[in-house]
Amino acid sequence: MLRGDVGLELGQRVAQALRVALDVDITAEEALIRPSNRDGADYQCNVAMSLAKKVGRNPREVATLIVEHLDAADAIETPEIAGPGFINLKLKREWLEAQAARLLGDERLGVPRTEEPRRIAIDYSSPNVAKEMHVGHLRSTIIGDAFCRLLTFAGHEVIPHNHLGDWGTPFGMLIEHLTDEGRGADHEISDLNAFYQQARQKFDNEPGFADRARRRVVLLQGGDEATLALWHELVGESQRHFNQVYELLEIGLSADDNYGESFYNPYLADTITELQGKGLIETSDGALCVFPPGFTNREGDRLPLIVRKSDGGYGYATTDFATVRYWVRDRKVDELIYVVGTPQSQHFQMIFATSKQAGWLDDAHTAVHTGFGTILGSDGKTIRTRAGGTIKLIDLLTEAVENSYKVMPESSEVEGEEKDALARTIGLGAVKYADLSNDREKDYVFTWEKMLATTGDTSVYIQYANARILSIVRKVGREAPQDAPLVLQEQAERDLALKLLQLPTAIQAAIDELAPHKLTGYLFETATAFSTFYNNCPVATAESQELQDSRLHLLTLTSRVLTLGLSLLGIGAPERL
RNA sequence: GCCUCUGUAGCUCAGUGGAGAGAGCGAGGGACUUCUAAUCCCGAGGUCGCAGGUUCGAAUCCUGCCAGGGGCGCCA
Repeated sequence: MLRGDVGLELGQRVAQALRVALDVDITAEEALIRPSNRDGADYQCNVAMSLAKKVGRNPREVATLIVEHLDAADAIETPEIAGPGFINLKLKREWLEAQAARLLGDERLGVPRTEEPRRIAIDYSSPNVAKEMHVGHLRSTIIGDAFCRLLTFAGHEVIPHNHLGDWGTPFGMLIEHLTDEGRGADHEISDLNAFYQQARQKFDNEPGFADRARRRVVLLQGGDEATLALWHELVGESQRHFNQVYELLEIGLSADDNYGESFYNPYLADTITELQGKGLIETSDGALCVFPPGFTNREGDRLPLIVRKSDGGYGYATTDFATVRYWVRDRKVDELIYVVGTPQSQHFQMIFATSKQAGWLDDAHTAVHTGFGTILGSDGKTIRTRAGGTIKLIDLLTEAVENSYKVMPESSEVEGEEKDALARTIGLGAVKYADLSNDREKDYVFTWEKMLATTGDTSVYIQYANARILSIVRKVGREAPQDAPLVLQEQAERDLALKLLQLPTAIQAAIDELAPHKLTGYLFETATAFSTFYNNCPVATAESQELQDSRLHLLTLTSRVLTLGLSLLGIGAPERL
């Protein structure tokens, strides 16, 4: 028996039936097994209709042949053919019981490790030095973190890294401002946004400052020691701020994972030389450009990426090329994942297209831009720094924690110091869940209400289900013997067991599509199935020891599924609420 | 102008070419002496932006249109 999902198993059985009956070769996925919520069906098979034309038979005939040749009497009741050729599949109770029981002894709850482990670099979070992280940074940070956890669990080697905005023209301005304020004036950059705005103000208004700032950039890029020392002050102060956010969010990024723009600076000239050597660079209006194939502008002109500006400076495209080159060539990664907003979509397509021409990317070395939608203000427009609508990330997180104190009910079992840790787990979980449960690629409207929600389709609902499970187990005061059989008598028990067996599919979908919301949806459904079970199937007062054992097993499995699922999203699952 | 994404219940969103389109929130009705009510149960609520097309079958694929967001040469 394979590890993995029930649906996949059924697909293999159907594929085998087709091989025997019609000499047709299809994969388990192509058998089109789908979960069904119709009465009397757990799954449905839709392959008969799609296959009918290819084999020159009518769909019901194909369905009949499949059913006749299906070797699955151990697993399913006699299949029923319905409508144009749907095959309804209902799992046998005994088989379902056996499948679910197998999970008890399986650390990975049926989730297989990948057969093709890859070395994957993930670029996420990417805040800017000397700017406070705002709510817009939330998505990259927690989506990237979820990818790291999911891919690591799947068995890949994951290298997280943080592409800090820590270099370039703004730093001349910032360093010059720091000089004016006097070195060691740390308190001035403790409020990073204010410091940035002051510098900007001077740049725009104070005579001579802009020129000094430009000269300072040259000094910085030239490696002037005094300038670098000031730059390090800015980076250090910013790092303390980033760390504060990452620690609160339990994000596994530290200064060791910084591969910011400054890191790639020494590679830029070389990168351009290599592009030139491959004949990919043209001079246009005094700037060095590459023209990736297939990208045109208005009037059909080719679309450029500027790798060296007419003033000799480098742009971010150059850094992005150096990044691809570094990770693929020096760090030998198989795959690069960029967790950067969708507005950068075309930019990355162009970077990747040229990287293929340059030979940095190929079939064995891939790069993917996993874009995410913009967080919008209530006016439906991007939250922008200068619109005054920006919400500091640390404020959001602080408010989320405070909010969870407020909504803790009197029935909570938790008091004292444990309550503080709990408030963090709940509040920050709610923020992460609110974001991760949206389709990654779509924009969404930010509201405090939704971010802090603790009822309905939220992480708290799932955490609460888990806490209730563990509360029952504590109340019963014993564990079921490992070999005690599962008995799926009630509908609620059956539904719950079936859900538990679908964890591998949910995780696989989340990984294949790099779509964490596939997993949040599954976890919510599982928690819902548990809630129904909770209302219908008493455990502490179960009629017999045998029934209690079986239900204890179901509880344990459910708790393990919920805890694992949440952990892969970076959300905690407290033992009591 | 070109490219790109989006349009599904009052609101926020799921939805893998498959059978009366699903959740949550909100509004309505009901269930606490509890295995923790941060919960559950019941009902209401839809021309899936519009019009064609492909298909046995379309919210899903294709074309056009409408509306909105984003991107489009020296910021990153």
